[in-house]
Amino acid sequence: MKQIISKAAIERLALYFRILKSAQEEGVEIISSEEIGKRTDFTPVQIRKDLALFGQFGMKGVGYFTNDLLNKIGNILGLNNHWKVAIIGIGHLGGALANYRNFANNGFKLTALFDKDEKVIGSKVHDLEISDVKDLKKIIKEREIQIGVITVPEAEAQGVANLLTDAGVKGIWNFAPTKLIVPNEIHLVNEDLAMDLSMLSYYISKN
Amino acid sequence: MKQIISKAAIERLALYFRILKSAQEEGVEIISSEEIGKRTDFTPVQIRKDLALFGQFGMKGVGYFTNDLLNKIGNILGLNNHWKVAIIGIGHLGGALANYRNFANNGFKLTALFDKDEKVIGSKVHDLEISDVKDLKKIIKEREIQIGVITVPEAEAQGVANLLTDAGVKGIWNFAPTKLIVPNEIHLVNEDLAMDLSMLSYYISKN
DNA sequence: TAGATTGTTAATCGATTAACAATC
DNA sequence: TAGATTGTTAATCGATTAACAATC
Repeated sequence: MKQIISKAAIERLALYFRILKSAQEEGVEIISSEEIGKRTDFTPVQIRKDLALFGQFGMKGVGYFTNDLLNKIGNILGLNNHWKVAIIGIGHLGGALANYRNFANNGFKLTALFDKDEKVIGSKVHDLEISDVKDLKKIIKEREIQIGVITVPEAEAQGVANLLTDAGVKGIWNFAPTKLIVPNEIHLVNEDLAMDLSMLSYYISKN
Repeated sequence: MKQIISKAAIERLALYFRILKSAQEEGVEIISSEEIGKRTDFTPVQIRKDLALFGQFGMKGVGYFTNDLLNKIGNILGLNNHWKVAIIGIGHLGGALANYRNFANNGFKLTALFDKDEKVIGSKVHDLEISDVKDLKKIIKEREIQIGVITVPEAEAQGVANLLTDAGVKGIWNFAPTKLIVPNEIHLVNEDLAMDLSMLSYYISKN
């Protein structure tokens, strides 16, 4: 599609996806924008508008078929693509993410782990061995990994981003609190914990 | 202040804060909106507009004094308040956050850890003992903790949110992928990893 | 058919950008 | 003074909301 879709709309879509999944598990076969609204705290109009950006998925006078809409949104978000993921930096946070069950739940397959510390290289997290970051390019290519997760210290993050770029990943999920510079064709999402905590601090301070 | 400030503006403020801190460390004494813009990828006008929401912090023809602006933004964001923080759920993610050095760096003091698993209760993370979640209310009150971090499984998150509410915290930082219901006076920030990963998936899928 | 609910066009609202006066 | 840069008012742009026609 040519039209530019706002980041906010995509975020909402990801939330619709989540609640549709739980609705599906509850056995809800047909769902209205009103009901999606109740479960997500968005207005029904906003939901219909968001969906309309990508096509007509509902039935007038009826609502949306849960299975169908879930599948359509999954396709839009690319969650049916089984992306292969590598984590670089198996410290506390990287290790926690390696154990994160929601990767698999949402169509992501953890396929490689990297560290530079000889003490951890060779050990395993759930049957997946931690490799030497020196072999990053080779392994990323061999295993056709498309997403790199950066959980190394701030000072090393740009270097790892460069390695990942060189290895040909399509996207980077960055947990280091720093602005990474990557080529335009590589998509970067920053998970900025310090920023979100600052926001909480702001809201608490106000009253 | 009475005016409602957009969430986006506060997020940018948190980023200005970060780059001002590194500018300060580099010994930059005076900084222009142009330079802040280069370091954050926002336009100079936007930066001046954001700052203008809270007052006049600069000097015409000169720029901003780094120390002064850093301090002012810190005050706005409440980062000079030394918030006391508790983490509930010391699994992989909670444990990683307990080791997260940026808490201290940004004016947050980790003051209590809770879990319900007897196997971990009593053990320590950096001199801080893990307490039984049964004692949550008592300890939160005793230690005057204002922020609770929820890193328990999804199914238990609402229960913990209720406990925290009852104990009188002012803010909740939620890592469970679920919509929590809390009273209006309690500020909630969701750290939605699955959502952000979905966004990355969307951007990769597009090309 | 009547009721319900989607999808879309038009109106409103809010945020960003442009222009520029103020002033160091 | 001339050059630089802030702070603010006005213009533009984009996103949300309201209204309603379409139709199951």
